[in-house]
Amino acid sequence: VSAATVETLRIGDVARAVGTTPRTIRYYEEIGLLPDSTGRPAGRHRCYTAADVDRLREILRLKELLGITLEELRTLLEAEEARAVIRRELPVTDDPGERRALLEQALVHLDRQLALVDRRAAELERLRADLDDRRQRVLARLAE
Amino acid sequence: VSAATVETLRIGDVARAVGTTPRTIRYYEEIGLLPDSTGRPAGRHRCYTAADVDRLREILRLKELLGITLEELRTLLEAEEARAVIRRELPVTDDPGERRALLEQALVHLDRQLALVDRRAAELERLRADLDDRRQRVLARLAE
DNA sequence: TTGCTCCTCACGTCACGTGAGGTGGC
DNA sequence: TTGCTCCTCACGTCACGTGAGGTGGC
Repeated sequence: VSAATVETLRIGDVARAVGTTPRTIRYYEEIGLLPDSTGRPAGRHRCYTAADVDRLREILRLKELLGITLEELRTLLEAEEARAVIRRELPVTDDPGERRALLEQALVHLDRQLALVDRRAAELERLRADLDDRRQRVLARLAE
Repeated sequence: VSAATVETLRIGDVARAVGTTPRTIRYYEEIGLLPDSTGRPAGRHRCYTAADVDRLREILRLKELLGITLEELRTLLEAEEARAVIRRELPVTDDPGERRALLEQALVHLDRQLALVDRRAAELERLRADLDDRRQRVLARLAE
């Protein structure tokens, strides 16, 4: 193992790291939510990088907390993918107009995700308030 | 329609009121999550009360926002069911010891639900913070 | 009577879970 | 070489969606 070897992970390592199963990762690849690991011969092991782990963790977090379908998630992630492209292209782009356009697009995508998070948070708060309300009433009756 | 007639709703009315489908309501009845509408002859229409609507709305809210399986939800709802029993029995119970026991049980159930809500809310907040953080960075680069 | 909603099968779908049988890499 | 994890089908499951064909109630 030379020092130049890229640190590569196997599917089980990735699954454990993000708290899911190999089957889920393969399924996401199958439906095109995750890239195909291009260049992998059929039957050979998939391999992943630390960046892949981060990306998958993000995907699962959005899915879990927003409760959306994988199809809706795909739409949201095209944005995510676009932001990855932006990060790759920004350093090599000197045209200030183009830089600005890329960054503003990134802002739009982030704001879309934040809007969904805000709605969820508001619904959760209402639920918490209702439960707290009932709790107070039970406490009041206990105090009698 | 006499004034004494109990206001009764059909499955489509209930579905529309809570934002779901008749199929979902039938499925929940099928797996025992909702009571069987005992006494309904096969083939006859199901009918519901305003209380049924409230209960279903609560069920769907917990499922949606907590992202749990119907099996886990059933466990949580046995508590809910127990609380319904408590509300029915409390008025007819004079024994102060029994009253206290029933109310304390209600508290335990509410606290269990609140704990789940709190965990979810914390996770959502972390997600929001991460997204906000990225947003700030994009804004900073735009300001250059 | 005409519409509309309801009923009960029953098969389809989404997002995976779970073996079955076989190959790959430390 | 021995284990372990990986691979690819492929069928099972959970939580419903979606007709198919028929009956019920304002």
